[in-house]
This record gives sequence, C-alpha cells and structure tokens, in this order.
Amino acid sequence: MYERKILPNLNCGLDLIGEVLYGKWKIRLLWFINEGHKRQSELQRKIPDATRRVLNIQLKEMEDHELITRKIYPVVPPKVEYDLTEFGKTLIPVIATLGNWGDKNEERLRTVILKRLKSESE
Amino acid sequence: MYERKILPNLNCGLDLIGEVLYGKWKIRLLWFINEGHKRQSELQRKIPDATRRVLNIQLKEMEDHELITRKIYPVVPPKVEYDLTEFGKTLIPVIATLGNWGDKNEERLRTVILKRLKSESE
DNA sequence: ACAATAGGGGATAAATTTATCCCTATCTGA
DNA sequence: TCAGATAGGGATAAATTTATCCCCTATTGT
Repeated sequence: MYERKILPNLNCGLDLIGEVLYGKWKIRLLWFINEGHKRQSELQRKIPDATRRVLNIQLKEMEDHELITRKIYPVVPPKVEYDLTEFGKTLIPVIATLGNWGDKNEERLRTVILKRLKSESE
Repeated sequence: MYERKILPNLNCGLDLIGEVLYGKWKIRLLWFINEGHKRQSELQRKIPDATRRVLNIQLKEMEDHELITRKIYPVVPPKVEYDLTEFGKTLIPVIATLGNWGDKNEERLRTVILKRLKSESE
C-alpha cells in the first residue's frame, strides 16, 4: 500500500471533509450506495469508467473512515453489501448541495471547462 | 503546460463542480478571497504550506473558470487584486456547507483519518 | 470442460498534481 | 549598493492517484 510522505493538514473543517471526500469516485459511490446500489458489481455498472480495483480501494478507504459498512455474506459466489453508516448518511445533504450547484450552473460550467481544456491543448 | 490525456467526465452536476473545485488549495483560496484577502502575497501568508507557484496556477485556473477576476494595477512594484465574480460568490454557501460539516464532525473525523494513516504505515 | 459471476488483491505503469529551484523586473528603505 | 517586497513563470523532480494486467476461490449454467 502506498504510504504518504507528506502528512495532510487537518486544521479546519474544510481540511477534514476534503480528506474523506477526495478521490475521483468517492462522492459518486456514496451517492449510489445511498440510492440502494449496495453491491460492488452494481456500483461498477453504475460507474463504468472506473476499474473494479479503484472502486475497491476507495470503498475500503470510506469504510476505514466509517462512512460505509461492508457486510459479507458467507455464500458462494461471494456476496458483499455496502451501506451508509449513520455518519455517512449525514454527508448526503452535503453532496446534494454540491450536485445542485453543479446542475444549476451546468451550461456555464461546461462552457468554461471546455474552453480551458481547449486553450491548454494549443 | 500539462495537457490532459484522459478527458474528464462532465455528465452531471457533481462532475462539473468537481472540475472547478478539485485542486489542493482552491477552496481555501476562494474562502480567503471572499474574506477580503485579495492580493497574492496575502493569500500566501494565509496558506503558508502552499508555494507561490501552485497558488498562481490554481488562481489562474479559477480565473479561467470565471470564479475570480484578476485586476492588475499598473504600478511598481506590481499590484494585483483577486476578487470573486458574481458566479464565484454563489459558491461560498456551498463551501460553507462543506466546512460546517467538517467542523461539526471535527473530532470524529480527526480520529478516523489518523487511525487510517497509522494503519497505512504498518 | 469452459465461460460467466462475484469479490479480492498484488505488481507495475501511466497520468496527474504539487513541490522545488531558479530567474525576470522595478522601486523603496537602510 | 544590497535586501526585501511584489508578481510572474519555465524546467524539472517528487509525490500521489488511477489505470492496467493478471491471478485466485467456488458455483452455476451450457
């Protein structure tokens, strides 16, 4: 496992929430788990751009951060279900706030983001 | 300048807001600019862990994304002021939501984050 | 027998982001 | 005259995160 060389700042609330939400797919994972997609394979179908490997890693991190639980059913083929913890559930309105801002400004955001991408490639 | 090889997803609001807020120091920069710290040197004093270079880069990105403006005063030594645009100002409540969640759960977050960091280094 | 399904995880490469280092310019004050 | 403040930015290294590839377990269906 990769071991950090530079310790993160944990000074204020923004640092702290950043530490648990940073990760390309984490927010989406929380969202879909909240919607009831509990199994790894379901989540992967919902997020086809991510590889299984990365999803596992990010799910494990969120489990360590007590945002989700991982229940293993002792059956074959294996079955595992992820659920939000009570703590994790409190993040849902926060994520909704982010998503709403993005949705509300969708057109403008798409425009400025694409403009910058184009200018980079010149 | 670095040119992306993998294009970002821009499907939903969460993708879009992620695209403009990702960056180690961006949220803090927006916050401090909103508090009235307009000059690069002030911002740097507020965020001493970041180098001048990175702050410049992230400020430039946010300018391209129309979250902030950059006003140059033709004086010597140079003077430049950053301000939030009207668009940028609409992000402040969103950032406040993030910070509040982090503050409210400060103790627990610090605990789980540090626990994970320790287990990584074993 | 073989593919598909379900979930895990190691090893390594590639992509991306941050950090370091160094150089530019001009004025002010010691 | 030299240090310090102010702002910008190139080149490169280091850190970090994601992606790729490959292998393992055991059952069910073809």
